[in-house]
Amino acid sequence: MRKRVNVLAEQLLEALEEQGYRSTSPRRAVAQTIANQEKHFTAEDLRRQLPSLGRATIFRSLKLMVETGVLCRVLLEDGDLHYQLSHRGHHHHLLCVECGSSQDLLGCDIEELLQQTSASHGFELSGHWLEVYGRCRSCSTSELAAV
Amino acid sequence: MRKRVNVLAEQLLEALEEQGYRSTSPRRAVAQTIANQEKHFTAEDLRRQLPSLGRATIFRSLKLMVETGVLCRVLLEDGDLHYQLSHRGHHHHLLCVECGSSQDLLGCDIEELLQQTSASHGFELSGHWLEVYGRCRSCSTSELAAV
DNA sequence: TCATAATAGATACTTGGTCTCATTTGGGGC
DNA sequence: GCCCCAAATGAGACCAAGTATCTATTATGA
Repeated sequence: MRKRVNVLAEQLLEALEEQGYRSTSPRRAVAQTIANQEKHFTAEDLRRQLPSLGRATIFRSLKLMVETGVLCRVLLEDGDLHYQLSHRGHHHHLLCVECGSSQDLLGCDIEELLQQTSASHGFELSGHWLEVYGRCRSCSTSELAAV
Repeated sequence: MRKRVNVLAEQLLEALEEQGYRSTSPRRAVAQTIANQEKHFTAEDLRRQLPSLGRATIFRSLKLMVETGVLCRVLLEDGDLHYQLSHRGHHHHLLCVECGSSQDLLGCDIEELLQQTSASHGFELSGHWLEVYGRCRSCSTSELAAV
């Protein structure tokens, strides 16, 4: 696992370097820490885990990673926005409201449906934002076990 | 139009009263102002239009109205959350990125689609959040005219 | 190895929102 | 119509998330 995390951290940095951003030690620290997160997180979470880094640096790194596409923002049910690793490109999340884990929503043909519905409202569609909330397999089975 | 707005403001207040909340003069002012908005707005917008009200009061009223369901929150493309009148119940918005107008998305059978897709991921669906962005009919036709 | 553009860190500021607490007020009971 | 008191208000401190500004540091490529 340790290894996996390091590989991941390296990928984050590489993505930045590909865009011409330097690989600095604060950025390495941020990348490493992000790679360690088990669920979506806030800038504040990182800051607690990286007390020696400047606050602005953390925000700047996050912003950069979001722009680069290696990080994405997820909308929680209450309207809070958190960060999370992104597997690039447009996609949606299944967010577990219990453990906070998230999986990417695959094979969801929502685009076409939206396209049609928008058109019927005289609306020229340009984008959308979708988050799906519920309970992941392991949370719902463990609930059954507990009852 | 003036009349329409007043009726609307009254409906907002009535919804609060139904829940046992008092009809106070600050709340009347907030309801009136909200009824006047032409598009989604922020707490700050209200505050500018109601400089005599306490900031906390405005936030409290907004919160109450969201809880009561007469107001809902819309997520803008950049992640900003604004407020807007709600036609109660779960629904989605078609948000015009140009003029900021919004229409409710009708006849969108997304629930079923999500239900199926979630299940295939072992996910027990409990809710979702969807916003659709694009350009409304009048914005896209006026663009054509301008070209 | 050195110059310099990019980056970092400190810190002030902004925005959206909550908390506390002392004061005011709406509205039900008499 | 007046009284009471819970509910609501307003002021202001506080908080979280993020941006802006400025000076000091550092990564890289010539």
